[in-house]
Amino acid sequence: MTTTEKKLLLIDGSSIAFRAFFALYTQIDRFVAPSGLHTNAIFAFHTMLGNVLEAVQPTHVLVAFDAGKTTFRTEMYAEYKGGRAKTPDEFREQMPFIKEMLEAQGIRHYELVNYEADDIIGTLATQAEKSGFDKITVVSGDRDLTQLTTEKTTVEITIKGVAELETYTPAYLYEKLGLTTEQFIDLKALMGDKSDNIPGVTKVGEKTGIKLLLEHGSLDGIYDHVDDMKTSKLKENLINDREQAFLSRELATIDLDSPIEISLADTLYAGSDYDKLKAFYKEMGFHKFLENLEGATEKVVEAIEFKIVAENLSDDMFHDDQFFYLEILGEDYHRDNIIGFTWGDEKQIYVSKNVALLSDVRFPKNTFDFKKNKVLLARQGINYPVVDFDSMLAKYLYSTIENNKISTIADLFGFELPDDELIYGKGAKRAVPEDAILFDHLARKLDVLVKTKTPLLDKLRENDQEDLLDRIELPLADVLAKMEITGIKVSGGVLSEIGLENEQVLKGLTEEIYELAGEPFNINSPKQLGVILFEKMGLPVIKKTKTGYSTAVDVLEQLAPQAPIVDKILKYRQISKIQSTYVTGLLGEIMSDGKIHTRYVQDLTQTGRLSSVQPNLQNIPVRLPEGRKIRKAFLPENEDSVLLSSDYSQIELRVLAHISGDEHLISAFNEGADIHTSTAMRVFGIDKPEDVTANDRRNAKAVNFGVVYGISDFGLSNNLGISRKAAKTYIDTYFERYPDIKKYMEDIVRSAKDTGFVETLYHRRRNLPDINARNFSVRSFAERTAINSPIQGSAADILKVAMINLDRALIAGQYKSKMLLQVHDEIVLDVPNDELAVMQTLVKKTMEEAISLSVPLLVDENNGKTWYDAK
DNA sequence: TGAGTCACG
DNA sequence: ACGTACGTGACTCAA
Repeated sequence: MTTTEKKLLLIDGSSIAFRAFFALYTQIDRFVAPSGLHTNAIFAFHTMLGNVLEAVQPTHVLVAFDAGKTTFRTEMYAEYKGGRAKTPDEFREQMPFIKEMLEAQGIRHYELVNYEADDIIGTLATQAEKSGFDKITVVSGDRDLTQLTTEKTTVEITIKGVAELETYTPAYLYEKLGLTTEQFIDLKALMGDKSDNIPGVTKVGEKTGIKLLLEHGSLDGIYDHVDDMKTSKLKENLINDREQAFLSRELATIDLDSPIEISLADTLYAGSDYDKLKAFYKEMGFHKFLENLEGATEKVVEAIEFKIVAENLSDDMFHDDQFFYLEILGEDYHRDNIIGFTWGDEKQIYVSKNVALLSDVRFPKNTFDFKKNKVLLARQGINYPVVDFDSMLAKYLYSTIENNKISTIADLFGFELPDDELIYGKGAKRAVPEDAILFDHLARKLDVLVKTKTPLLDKLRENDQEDLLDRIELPLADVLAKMEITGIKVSGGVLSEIGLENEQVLKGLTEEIYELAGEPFNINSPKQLGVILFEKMGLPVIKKTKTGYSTAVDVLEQLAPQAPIVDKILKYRQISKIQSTYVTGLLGEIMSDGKIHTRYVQDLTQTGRLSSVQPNLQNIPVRLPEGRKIRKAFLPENEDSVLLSSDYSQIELRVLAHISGDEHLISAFNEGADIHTSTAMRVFGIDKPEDVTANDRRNAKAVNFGVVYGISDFGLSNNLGISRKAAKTYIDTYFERYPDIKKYMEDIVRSAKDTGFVETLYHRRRNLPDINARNFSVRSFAERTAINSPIQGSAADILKVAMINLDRALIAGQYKSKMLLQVHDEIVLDVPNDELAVMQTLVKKTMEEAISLSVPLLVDENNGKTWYDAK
C-alpha cells in the first residue's frame, strides 16, 4: 500500500443513523446516558463507523445528512417520501449527538438545503473520481445508492442492523440482478419504491422490471418499443403510467452535480480529538469506549499533590470553604473503622490516617455524605455540626437515576477518578492498600469534590432545587444521623422466645407437609415445591414464572381448597419468613449496647423516600398477628419511657386532593369524612354513609389505592379479584365523579412527555426517559410513574419537613424525648413518661403543620411499653 | 448473582 | 393488541 493513495469514505448519515436506531431498538432501555438520553443509535453508529474506518483506512471522510423534509424532489412530486411514519422521539433526540460524535472523531459532516444525503454523496463521489482519488467507498442503509457504483466506487449497504455490510461493485450488481448501474435506476423507475412513495408503473415489480430491461436495454428503450408490444395488461399499464415512470426515474436518480459548498479538500481525515472524544464518551456513558481510548493512548495519569499529615494539626490548616471526608472500606459505618481522611481545597489537599488527630479538626463546611461522616465521628466521641454542602445529596437531587458515588460525580462532570473497587479490591480481597496508594486515592476524591461543587450547584439552581438541599436534605441528614446513633433497644430475649415457639410450629408443619406430599423435600425451594404440587399431586397450574411454576401466595390461596397441603405450606411460609428475617435476622443485628442501629439510605429511592438497611426497620411485620408479635421486642430506652408512634392518616390521598384541586376529594377531607366510605358513596351512588357496606368500602379503598399508583383496569381487577370489565366500570365512574383527578393525571403525563420529568411540591425531580417510549409497556410504566411520583414524593418531602421541625422543637424545648424510627408516614419516638403529655401535643401539631395544603393533615398517635403496644 | 417470595408504606 | 398496579430490603435456592 502506498502512502500517497487517496481513499474517500462517504457515509449516508441519515440512513445509517436510522438503521442504527432499530438495530439496537430491542435493547433501547440498556442504552441510556446519565442525562437520560437514549444512546442506542449513537452506540450502533459508533460501532459501524469504527468497523468501516478500520476496513477502509480512508484519507478523506464525509458523513452526509438529509437537510429536511422538503427537497427539489418534493418540488417535483409533492408526495415524495410522503406517508412516512413520524420518526420516534427517542431517535430524533440522538441526531445532534451523532453529529457531536463525528466532530470529536475529526470527521466532517454536511447537509445541504433542498438536497438529500444521496446527492451530496453522489456529487462528491463524482468529483473524487475526476480528481484522481484511487478508491471511493459509500456506506448507506439504502439500496438506491448502489446506482453510484463504478470501477472506483464501491457501495456498502448494511444488512441486518449495521454490523454486516454487503459490497456492491458493478460486477456484483450485474451478478445479482443482471443489470448495469444505469439499468438499476430504470428498474426503480418501473418498480417504484414504497418507502420513498415513488409510484413507478402499476403492477410492475422486480421480476417484470428486470425482464423488460433485459429485453429493451433501458427505460427509453422500453418506451421506444411499447407500441410494438402485443396487447396486454402490462402494455396498457406502461402506456398509462408513462409520465409517472419518467418522473419516477427523475426522483430515483441521484444528483451528481448538486450545488455543494464543501470541497474534497475539506473532507481530509485527520483523526479524532482525544479530549473531545473522551468528554463525549463520558457524556454518553460509553465506559468501554472510554477505557479503550485511554488504554490506547496510554495516557499518563496526572500526578496529584497533597500533604500527608502524621500528627499535629494546626488551625491554619482549616477553613470553612474546604471539603472534609472520612474513608471506610465498606458501607457499614456503624461498625467499620476509619481507614483515612482528607480535607482541603483547590490550593492544598491534606491526607491522614491518624484517627487520633480527628479531635483537633476544625470542620470545614463541605463534605460528601454528611450522615456517614457524622456517625463515624460520633463513634470517636466527636460532634460533627451540620455543614453547608453535601455533594452526595446534591448529586441525588440532580439525578436519581445513577448511584451517587464520588466516582459517579467525577464521571458526570468529566473528571477522572478510579473506582473504589480498583483501589481497594472487592469481596474477600477488599483491603486497605499501602499508604502511598490510599493517600493518593483520598486526595483524588477530595480534588473531585472540590472541582464538582460549582457545577453541581449550577445544576441545582437550574432546577430550582437549592432550597430542597439547604432546607430539607441537609438538615435531615443531621436528624437521621442522630436517630441512627441513638438506635432502638431490642430485646434478644423476647425474640428468642418467639423463635423457640416458631421452631416448634415449623417442625410440626414440616412433618405434616412431608406426610401429605408422601416424601421429604425442601419446602423453601419454589422449584421442588412446584414439582410436588403440580407434577406429583397434579394441581392445576394457575401462573407461571420465567423459570417454572409460580407458587406465590395468590396462587396457593386459590389452590388451598383443593388440597390440604397448600394451607400447611402457606402457614409454613409465613412462620419461616418471620423466623429467618425477623427472629434470626434481627437477633444478628443487635449490637453490644443492646440496640439496633439501622442505616437510613438517603440517596437511593426514585421518589424521595428513605430506605432502611442493615437491618430494614421499615418492614417490621404488623398486618398479621403472628408477625406483629415481633414488635414486642422493640423497647423504649428505659423503664421510665414509652414508645410514641405517630402516623399521617391518608397522606398520599390528601396530597392528591391538594395537587389535583379536586373539589369533591377536598371537601371530603375538609368534612373529616372516612375517605373510603366517601369514595364508595360517590362512585357507587350511595346516599347515606350507613348504607355503605363493608364490601363497598373495601372496593372503594382499592380504587383509591389504584388512583395513587396510576390506575389500570388490569391492576384493579387483579387486586379485587373481579373482571377487567367490572374494574373498568369502577375506574370510569370514578373519573366521572372526580373529574379533576382525571385532569391531573392527563396533565401530569402530558407535562412529563414535554419536559421529560415530574416534580414534587418541593421541586424534587424524577427524570422519566421512557415517557415517550415506543414500547407500550415501557411507556405505560413511565406514565404511571409520572402520576405516582409527585404524590409519593411530596408525601415523603412533608414527613422530612416534619422531622426537621420536630428535631428543632425538641432541641428548643430541651426535651429528653428522641426520634428513633421513620417508616414513610410514621415517626416513632422514645418519650420519658414525664414528657408524654407534652409530646403527644407537640409531635401531632408539628406533623400536622409541616405544610399547609388545601386539605388538613391528620395524625394518629399511639403509645406503649413496646412498639407492639404503640398501635 | 438472579429469581422468587414476602415483609412494610 | 400490547401486559401492569407505586416505592422499598432480606432471605433462600440454584446456578
